[in-house]
This record gives sequence, C-alpha cells and structure tokens, in this order.
Amino acid sequence: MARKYTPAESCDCEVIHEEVVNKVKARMPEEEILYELAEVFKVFGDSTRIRILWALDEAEMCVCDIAYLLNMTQSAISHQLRVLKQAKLVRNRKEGKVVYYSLDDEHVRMIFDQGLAHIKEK
Amino acid sequence: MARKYTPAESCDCEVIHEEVVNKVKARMPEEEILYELAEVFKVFGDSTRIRILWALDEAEMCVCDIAYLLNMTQSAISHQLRVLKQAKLVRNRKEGKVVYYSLDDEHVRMIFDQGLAHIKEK
DNA sequence: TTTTCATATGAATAATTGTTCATATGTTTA
DNA sequence: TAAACATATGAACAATTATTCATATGAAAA
Repeated sequence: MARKYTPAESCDCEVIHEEVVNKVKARMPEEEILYELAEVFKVFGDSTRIRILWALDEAEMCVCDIAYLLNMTQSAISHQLRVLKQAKLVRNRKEGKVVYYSLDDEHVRMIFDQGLAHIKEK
Repeated sequence: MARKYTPAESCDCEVIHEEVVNKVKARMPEEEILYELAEVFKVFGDSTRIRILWALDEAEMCVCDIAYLLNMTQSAISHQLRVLKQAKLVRNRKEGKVVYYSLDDEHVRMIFDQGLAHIKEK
C-alpha cells in the first residue's frame, strides 16, 4: 500500500446509495489507524515470519536455532527478525555473542487463533 | 512467500540449543497450515482491503458505493473485491446490474480488534 | 434493437519485498 | 594479540502485487 500512483479520480460511476455511503463514511476510523492496521497484518502475511512467531511462541531461541529449525540461512532469519522487532512483535536479549529472541506481544497467539478459525471454517 | 529461490543451505552456524530446537520442531504445525495462515493475513495486509472490510462491516454496499467512499476507481475496487472473495472474506449478491458485497466472515471484526489492541499497546 | 450503465477482467507498469551474497560488527577463545 | 564465531546489514535480484487503462460482459432502459 501507500504506492505512489497518480491520484485516482474517485469512481467512474454514479453513487447508488448515498445514504448508506454517508452513514458508513461517518463511522470510518481515521485513515492513519487503518493504515497502521494494514501494516501490522502485513507483518503476519509472510510464512517465514509466521513460522518464526509460532516457534518463538513455543520457546525463546537464538538466531542460529531459528535458522536451523526453519532450514534457512542465518541472514534471511536475521532480516526477518528485524522486521518483527520493528513491529514490536519480538524482543531480544544478548548473552555474549548470542542473541535470544522471544515474543513481545500477548496478542500473537490470539491473532493466530482468529486466522486459524477462518481457515478451518472455509 | 513461496518464492522460487535456490534451496537455502539451512543455517551457516552451529546449532546452539539442540534440545530447545527439537522440542519446538515437534510442536510446529504442518507447513501447509502455516502457509495458509500467512495467506489469510496477507489479504489483511493492504490498507485498501482493510478499508473495504471495515466499510462492509458497517453496511452492505455495491462496488460503486465503495469506490466513491474510498475515492478510488471502480476498477481498483473490483480487483480488490475479487481478492477478498477468493479469500472468502466477502460474499456478493446481484440485483440487476448492481452487485452488493457484504462480509462473509464473523472473524473479521475480531481479527481487527486484535490488531488494534497491538497497535494501541505499543 | 440500441444505448446506457454497473461491474469484471486482462495486460502493462511501478513499487514493494524476501532472499542471497558479501561483508561488517562485536564478543569470546586460543 | 589473532582467530573463530554469532549476528547484523547493505546492495542486488527475482518475484509479487496494487493500480491504471482499455475493453468486455451483461442487464436495464430508451
């Protein structure tokens, strides 16, 4: 999102149900909120990050552990951990050379559960 | 995700905590589940779709209504509605020329709520 | 029938992004 | 000190994707 396209000329048809649209418009949250909401879910929208989050929900692990677990390179994992950290979904602590990552959000499990509920139902 | 890269040579460091990794590995769900989970959240990871979903949570609307509400072209909205339909998050009904869309998932609101909870806390 | 209108869709394009590769940083060990 | 090792990071590349534009489809109205 937030791509730089030339401004859209709204719709190219007449409004059909102005009452409904006005009612909904009045109840829409700030643009900023919806943007941030999308940003959060974007972080969840990658299977590598989902796997990392799921793993960290089971146990605290260092970068190397995660890379080995997921059969990926240390670099790829490190890059993704940075994304998760920026999103404040994980935190880390350093012990010598080793950096341990763990979940930093109690909602992760609940967000997973809602997603799973959707998958199972359909 | 699911990009076609040459297979990663797992990690390039030694495993540090084999016990933990084995424990976590045993508890990880099927790859397929985690992949689908990421797919669902990917759909939520775009502010246009978030806005459409939020709007439809308020009221059923036709394509033109949504385009007008969000100040976007009919085409852009139509493309996104197709994505939402494929994800089984919205359904539609036809009345003459007009196609009305509505939410097709009771979890949308709860997924939003969890996302919002995360945003507010951080 | 012809026109009009709402919606859908395919192709093209610009922007984004996940991984790789090479390398930097910083800590421990020899 | 130097070597080894865990992690981080920047650049490059391939793949994905959100929108635009042009046009197709299909239903209602003239």
